[in-house]
Formats: sequence, C-alpha cells, structure tokens
Amino acid sequence: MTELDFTILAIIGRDGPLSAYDIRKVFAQSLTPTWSSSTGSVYPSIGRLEMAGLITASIPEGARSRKALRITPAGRKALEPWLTGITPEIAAATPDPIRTRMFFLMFVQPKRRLEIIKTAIESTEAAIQEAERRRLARPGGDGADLRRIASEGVLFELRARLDWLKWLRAEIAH
Amino acid sequence: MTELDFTILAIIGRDGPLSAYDIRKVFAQSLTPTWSSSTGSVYPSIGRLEMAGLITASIPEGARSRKALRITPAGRKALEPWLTGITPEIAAATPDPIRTRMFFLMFVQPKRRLEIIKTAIESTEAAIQEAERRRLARPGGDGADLRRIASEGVLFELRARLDWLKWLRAEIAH
DNA sequence: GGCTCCATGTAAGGAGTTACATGATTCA
DNA sequence: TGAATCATGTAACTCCTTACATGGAGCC
Repeated sequence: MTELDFTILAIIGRDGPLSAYDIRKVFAQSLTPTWSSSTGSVYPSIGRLEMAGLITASIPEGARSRKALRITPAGRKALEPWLTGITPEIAAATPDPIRTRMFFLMFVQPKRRLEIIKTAIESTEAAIQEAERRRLARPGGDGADLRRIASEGVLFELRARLDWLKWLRAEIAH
Repeated sequence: MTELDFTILAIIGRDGPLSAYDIRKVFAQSLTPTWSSSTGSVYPSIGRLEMAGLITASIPEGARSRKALRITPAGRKALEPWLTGITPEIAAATPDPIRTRMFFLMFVQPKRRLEIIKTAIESTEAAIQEAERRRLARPGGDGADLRRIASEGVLFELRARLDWLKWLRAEIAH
C-alpha cells in the first residue's frame, strides 16, 4: 500500500462510485501536477486495492465499458490510520527541484546567478497564477468547501518559495 | 540522468574530491530528509556518472579504500543546462503528504478533524525546530554563505505549511 | 585477536514512467 | 462510415528501497 494507493482509495471513498478513468482525471486536474495520471500507475494501484478488498469493482455489461469502483467498509477502516497517523517523516520538508538548484549557484558567474534566480522567480509566479486561475473553477459536491480550503495549501507553498527566492536575490545582490 | 544524478554531480563539483561515502553523508545531513543516503541509490548513480564521463574515480591502493571522485570538464558542462533550465514542471508545487491528507478530512467526525489538524501543526512545528537547530551547525568552505542562504528555503516552506494549517483550523472551526 | 566503525558494493523486489494495444461511444 | 474521444489494460524499462555481503582501519 503506497501513498498513491491510499490517495486513490480516499478519492473513491469521497467521490465514488468512480471509474478508473475518473480517477485519472482527478489527478490530471490536480493543482499538484507531480502525480501523474498515467495508466501504468493508476490501474495497477486499483488492482492492489481490489485485491486487498478495500474497494469493489462492479462488472459492467460491455467488455470494456466503465467499471464502477466503490469503497468497502474495510477500505474505510484502512483510511483511518492513514489520515490520522502523521509521523515526523510525513511532516518533513518536501524535495523541491528549484531549491536544490539554488545550492549550486556558485557554479556560474555572479551575473548569471541573478539571471537564474530571475527565471526561478518568473516560473514560480507563473505557477501561482496557474493555480489561482484553476482553483476558481473548482466543482461542488460533498465537502466542496473543505476541498477548496485544502487546495489553498498549494498557494501557500508557492508563495513561500517566491518570497524565499526574492530574499535570496536580495542577499546575493548585497 | 536523473535528478539524483545531477545533484550528486553538483555536490562533487562543489565540494570534491569526495568519496561515495562522503556524498551519502551529505544526504544524511541534509535538511530535506526525503532523499535517502541508501547505498542502493548512491552507488549506481555514481556508476552512471562515471560511465557518462562526467566524473572520474581515482583508483585507490587498497581493494576497498576510498575512491576520490572528481568532476570532469564534461561534467561541469552538463551541470549548466540543469542549473539554468528551469521549466514549468520544475517550478510546480511539490507533493506534500500532509496536504494530501487534508483533502479527505470529511471522512472523520468534525471533532476528530481538529485533532488531526492539531497533530499536523505539532509535527510541522517539530520539523521547523529541527531545521532551525540543524542549520546553525552548518560548516564553512567555499560558498558557505550561499549554502546557508539556500538552506533557509526549507524553513520558508515549512512555515508556510504551518500558516496554512492554522488558517485551515480557523476555517473549519468557523 | 576481536570489536567497532569506515567504506564499497550487490541482489531481490516493488513501484512508477512511457509507449503500445485494444475495444466502445459518440457524432458529423 | 469514419474519426475522434472515451476507457481499460499490458509490457519493457528504470530507478529506488531494503537487506545482505565484504573488507579495511583503528583501538583496546
């Protein structure tokens, strides 16, 4: 049971019944584009959940029409410790490719350092605008309020990176 | 060439000559504990870098004494586009397990929701304290200033999550 | 000599990515 | 009827993780 498994299980429990394709769409429309909606990860994950008895898949009429995935009581039970058990390693800082790169700025000439930071700032601003634009199009449904509030977390993170990059630029420029 | 490969290459270029063991220590002491210092990732990565001619490994006398890893001109050249090429996907928000969980708070009773957020807040505060404590012990060396400044990025991210969680708690409590 | 830590690696297994394959639906 | 899209799945490949194996160096 990976983090992806639990996340898919939680999506099915929250929004189900859903098809595998629906779940891929949820990931594709997510504000955190890190998780791919690739078939090669979603379908095996669903297979594991079904095997473990945490979801059921209704057999459709057509050979390849959509299956309705539903969470089972066992699945609901399995979600509890995942939601509740926040360990130190879960709470640790996440890996950020931009942050990684900033540790090695001394490889380039001082003038180019400012250019790189400028690119990082602009990319982060673009990501913020994209996230702000997308969050307005949020759908309704059960717990829509909570989802909307939770989705603000992305903006908190991106704005923090932007602040840090600007501070970094100021420090480097002396 | 993965992100890990480039990071190891950059560490060797910045601090080298280093042994593989030294590199594992850099990861182990990193403020972002996500990247493991496991042998099964570091040694194959070094092998790839050597194979690609981006680093050299001096043959030691003893069969299993430390090899000195050095970056080559080709390695320095390969680092350039990695540092400079900040694409939109690199600038996207990172996946955060705590943020993920907050999207599914409606699975538990309203009272328990506040408990879970409280746990998340405390864990994040602990991570912040840990990061603040560790950053003071930063070593010197070439570009130590830049490294110190860059390492503040972790604190920006963690504090942003803390702010967001507190805001989330206030919203949920009405 | 024996113990602990330093240091380099390998093996097995699992998960994710990309690319490919296939059939059902819908609509012009 | 043909094309685009919906929808499910598989295969090859790469990387990472955990666990194991091996040997050197210093120290009592």
